[in-house]
Parts: sequence; C-alpha cells; structure tokens
Amino acid sequence: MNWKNIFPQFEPPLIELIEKEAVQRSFAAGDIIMRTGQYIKSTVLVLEGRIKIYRENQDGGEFLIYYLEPGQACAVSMICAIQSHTSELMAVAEEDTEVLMIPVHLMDDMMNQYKTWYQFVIQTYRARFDELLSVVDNIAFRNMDERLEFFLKRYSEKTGKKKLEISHQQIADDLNSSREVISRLLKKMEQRNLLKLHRNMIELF
Amino acid sequence: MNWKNIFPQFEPPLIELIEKEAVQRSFAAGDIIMRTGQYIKSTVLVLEGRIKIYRENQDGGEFLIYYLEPGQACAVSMICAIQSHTSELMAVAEEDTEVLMIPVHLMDDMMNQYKTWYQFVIQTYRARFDELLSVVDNIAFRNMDERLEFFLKRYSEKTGKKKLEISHQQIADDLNSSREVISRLLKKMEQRNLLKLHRNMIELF
DNA sequence: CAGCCTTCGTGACAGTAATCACAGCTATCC
DNA sequence: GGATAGCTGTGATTACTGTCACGAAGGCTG
Repeated sequence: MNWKNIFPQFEPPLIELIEKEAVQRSFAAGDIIMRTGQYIKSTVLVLEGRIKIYRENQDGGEFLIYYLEPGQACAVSMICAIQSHTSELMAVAEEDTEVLMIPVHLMDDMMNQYKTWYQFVIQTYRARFDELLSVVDNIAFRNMDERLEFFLKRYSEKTGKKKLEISHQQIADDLNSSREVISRLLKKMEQRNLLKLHRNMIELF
Repeated sequence: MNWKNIFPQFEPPLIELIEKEAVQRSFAAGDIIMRTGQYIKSTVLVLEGRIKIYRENQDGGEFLIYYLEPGQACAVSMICAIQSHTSELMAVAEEDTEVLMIPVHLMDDMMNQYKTWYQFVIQTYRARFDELLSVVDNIAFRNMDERLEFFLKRYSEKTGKKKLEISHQQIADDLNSSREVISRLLKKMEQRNLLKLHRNMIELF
C-alpha cells in the first residue's frame, strides 16, 4: 500500500530509508502486537486499522490508555526502542491493521539526520503524554457516568461512526468496571435521550 | 552553586553553553513555578530541593503526579518548550528549590549538537512517562489503602527520611481524597504496626 | 493564663460502584 | 425446531469512600 500519503510530512530521503529498511506487517483484529514485559525491537507506525493500547494488572483487570490510528506511532515503542527497555503496555489490533516496523538500531541516526523524523517523534511524545494526562484526569476526578460519556465520545470520534458496534462487556473491560454498572449507566443515558441502545450496538444522538 | 556535579553526564561544550545561556533561579517552599495554562519559555532543570508536579481540576481538586528531584528535569517543560505549547500541569516548590532555566530557543540546537543532552531528554521522557503510567495503575486498580501505602513509601524514598513531616490534610490533597479517610486508614496502618502517628509527623517502620 | 488555630480521632450517614443472582432475548449451529 | 452461547436488564446486597458534625489535644500569641 502507498503509505507515503499517511505520513506526508516525511522528507524524501527519509522515505527512501524507511522504504529500504522497514518491514510492513499485517495483524488481524484481535492479534496481540506487543505484550507487557516484551522486549522491543521495532518502532511501530500505524498505516491502517486501529490499535488499542492498554494496561494490564496481575489479576486480569485491564485499562484502556488510548487508541492508535493511521498516521500515529507508538510512543512507548519509540522510547523503549531507543533505550532497549521492555514495554509496560499491551497493544492489540482492534481491527485488521497494517503497520510499518522500523528496526530500533536505525532510530538514533534517523533522529540526527532527518528533521522531519525528529519532529514526528517529539510530536508523538507530546500527544501521548497529553492523552495519558487526560486519562489521569478522568479516573482521578470523574465518576463512572462521566467517564463513560467521555469514552463513547472518544470512541465515536476515533471510528468516525455514530453507531458504535461494541458490547457493554467490552466497554466495562476498557474502563475497568463491570458489565452491570455500564448497562445501568447506559440505560440512564438512553432515558436522558443521549443515545439509543441496540444489541451489540449503541447509537449516539 | 556547582551544578556540574548534579549533571555529570553532560559533555564539556554543553556545560559551557548552559553556563553562558541558562539562568539560575531560586524558589522558596510554596512558590508556584509553573501554573496550568501558562506559556512555557524555559526548560527547567532541578539543582536542589523538590518540586511537586500536580494536576488541578476546575473545582479546586488537585492530584499529585510526581516529584522532581535534583538531577531531574520537567518533561512537560521540554515537550511544551519545543512545541511552544502551554503547560497542563502545576509545578510548586515543596522545599526551597534551586533550578536552572534554559531558554526554549536553544532546545533544537542542543538536541542536534549535544549527544548527552539528547540522551538526557529521551531519558527524561521515558522516566516521566513511566511514572505517569504507575500513577494510572494506582488509581485504576488500587483502593485508597494501597494508594496511601504507595504514597508514603514514595514520599519516604524521595525525602530519604523515615519520619515524614506531613499532615493528613496534605496527603488527602495529594491523593484527591479527604482528611477523614486518610486519618482512618492511617489509624488502621498503625494498628497493623506499619507506622506510628505523631502530630504533623508519621514514623514509618 | 486565656484565646485561638491547626491537627487529629471518630461516629453517623449518603452515594457510587462492585458483586451476586437470575431472567429474558437474539443469533447461530446442528 | 431445539439446544446453546452470548448479550442485556434489573433487583438485592455489600464495600469503599466522601461528607457532615463535633470534640479533644497540641502549640502559638498576646
């Protein structure tokens, strides 16, 4: 696929280098791209699809941090890559996903030689840091009802759809809550005329 | 003061540059170093003392993110600096504090020219990102009692003391909880023989 | 010493969310 | 069509936390 349209900001020599050295790879929906504690060998750029980045704790609980979309990159994989650390996060393909994997050992040179790459990396750091901060905001200051509204809004923006094909259980998992709580809150939102509930689908107004 | 000992990893030409261009500044305990929404003009390196970085919400709630110690730098100020964004966090001197302020406009060149600076910045990003992640872990997965234990442990490590001079109210603020809750939990911990309570002081065992 | 402020202890109550229990409903697969 | 599995709705109960109320104790100041 023609990935240059997805990263139009990259300068031609950088594109050439990536073309030569990077590996393109496909993941099916549900595939695990990176798991907690795994050693990182590549920086991941998303070309197509959607990747869910989440935190996992020992007793099976999970917690959504953010989604990665085409044109975005995994900040963790960059930072870890540069320092050869392991990842502290899980990454799973939410849809069928295409990524470009750039070997770690190229990172240093790329940072030095290609201004557009350097800017992209800095940009990525900041964006992820901000998203992480807004996650903290939400769990620290908001109740589940507000967090749920925020989640649905974000999900709709990310997928570009008003009809969200997602089950209550999945939402509960992402918010580290339980299905019953989410069902009840959704019901209340339906009564407030913010949305309409269907099977396996939530229609936002 | 001789700050070179605090950043021994910097290469000599970088030290010269900083010596020439950076401004050293003192803050008294309690001074606000950076406030939410403020435009950032300098990157802050901590020489002495301790800076508390926290998030503030509209109704006066606050939430501790992390502390900065001598030898550390504010990742936010770096990212924001490079991109001329505003800060989303508050920074307050917890003790009398000395910092070095490096004007924003030098950042790009420093990143390109000084390997040790580049590494320091990357290192800082990663460290702050990780700390932020552990904050998320705590509020997402842990109850107040565990969060309190974690807080006390971290506080003790950061100050290097077993006798923490801090009031229940201050702890409650940092954890975005209330004084009564903290008092009760501390009492329980005292009964479990983990610590001893005094006025304005908590003695860890 | 008397007044005052801050800190701390504790009981009572309320609201949020997690958990358990169970029932109905839809879709799919033999 | 009947069995089965997954999704949804709802009540009852419980645990945790935040809020209100009030009192006691320590320390500071005039």
